[in-house]
Amino acid sequence: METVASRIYQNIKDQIIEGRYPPGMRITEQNIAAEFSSSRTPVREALRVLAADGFLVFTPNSGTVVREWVPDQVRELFDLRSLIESEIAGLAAQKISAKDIDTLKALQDNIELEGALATTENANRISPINREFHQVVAQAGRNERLVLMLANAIEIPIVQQTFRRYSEKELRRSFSHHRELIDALLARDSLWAKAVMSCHIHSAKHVLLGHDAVDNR
Amino acid sequence: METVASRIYQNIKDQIIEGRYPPGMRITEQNIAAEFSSSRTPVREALRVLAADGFLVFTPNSGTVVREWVPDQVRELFDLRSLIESEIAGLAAQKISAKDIDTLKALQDNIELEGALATTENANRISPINREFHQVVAQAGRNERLVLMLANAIEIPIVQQTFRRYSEKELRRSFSHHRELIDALLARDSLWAKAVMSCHIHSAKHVLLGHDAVDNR
DNA sequence: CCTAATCAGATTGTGTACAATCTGACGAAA
DNA sequence: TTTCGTCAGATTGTACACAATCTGATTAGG
Repeated sequence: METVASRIYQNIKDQIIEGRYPPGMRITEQNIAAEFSSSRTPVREALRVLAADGFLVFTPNSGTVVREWVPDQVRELFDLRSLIESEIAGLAAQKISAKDIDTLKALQDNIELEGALATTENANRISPINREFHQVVAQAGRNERLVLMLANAIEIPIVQQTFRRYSEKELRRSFSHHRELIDALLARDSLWAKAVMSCHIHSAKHVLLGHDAVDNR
Repeated sequence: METVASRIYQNIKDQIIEGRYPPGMRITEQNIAAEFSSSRTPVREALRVLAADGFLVFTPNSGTVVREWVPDQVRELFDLRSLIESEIAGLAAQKISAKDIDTLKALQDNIELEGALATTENANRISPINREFHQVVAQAGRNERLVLMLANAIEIPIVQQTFRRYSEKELRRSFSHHRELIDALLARDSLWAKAVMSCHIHSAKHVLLGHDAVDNR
């Protein structure tokens, strides 16, 4: 069954991930309650959980705002994501089925079909397919906790909108990573798969932060 | 300032970490509310956040119970912990101050003083010092997100009570790991520090799960 | 012009009431 | 005996009311 609180939770989460509730935006309980024709009680519960998830920042007696990201935090996030998603790729290389590999090939065919050129429109079409690609790899690793952790690290606007920032060259590099990952999985080579995934994530990090901002002291 | 909800949150969390609320125990809102002489409202908020943190399992319309751990989940948890805490140790080797290294030495002196023999009493005295030892290493890595992630992975009873299960031999091995880690940090050798920490965690995993139960397919 | 005190409105914190739902026991029917 | 339906009690879900606190603007004083 579905409670009002859980519907509100999911809705606000989606709004944040898709960027319609921008970072820094103030969330007031009454506004949300009015939007859902509910009382403030379920809204509060949803907001607390979203704050625990890291989507919102909550200050007692003051209120709730959508979380903002400073460059240092983005860097930390991508380094963590690289650590986790590389590990997952390594596991996937040992465990993935032939069927899943075929799925990955098909998804990547699709991505390249939609993304011949690096336009914003194409980026919006690619994004969900790309997300699915990474999801298939994650599931193939068969480690629930890593998958959860990863979800935590990628369900934020800046990650989901990575493609919008890609230049032609960066887009083609991303495609090349996906193809190489598929080959590594086919070869059942954990270390190769890990390395490719690591490249893939760090490369994305640099696109988002710009070359100067990234400094792995 | 401190809200009632936040006090309840912290209290229940502590009860769970210290094992006084055992896995599987049912948590009813009214009982907690009565215990704190509050209404159910702040209790509910605390419970939702604790569920989001993974301490409780919440089922709509049914209720809340303290999370239980099956061996497979413990294995996944320790593998994740190894991944994260090794990374942290590697960072710490690059960034730790001489003062922090001295602190680690002092803490380890204390641990070995209190833990000459592997008795339950000694284990209870060692546990908090050991926790502080790992905390100092974590802080030295200067990566907030990794520290948060790690906290998430070790704030559960089974991890906190590791020492109670150590035999004499295992206890001495744990001490030896700590000493070796200090040397690796002193030598500013990231790879060495990572490797030592990895040993330390995996070794603990085997103590908790028993040799037969661990199978890293 | 700047700083600090003040105050009204807005917003959050908590208590209480009642509706919705679940749980477990009991009893009837196969 | 087993299975199913029923029902009372317990528990959770939500609405609403009021208290506590904060925010921002306004004003008094320097």
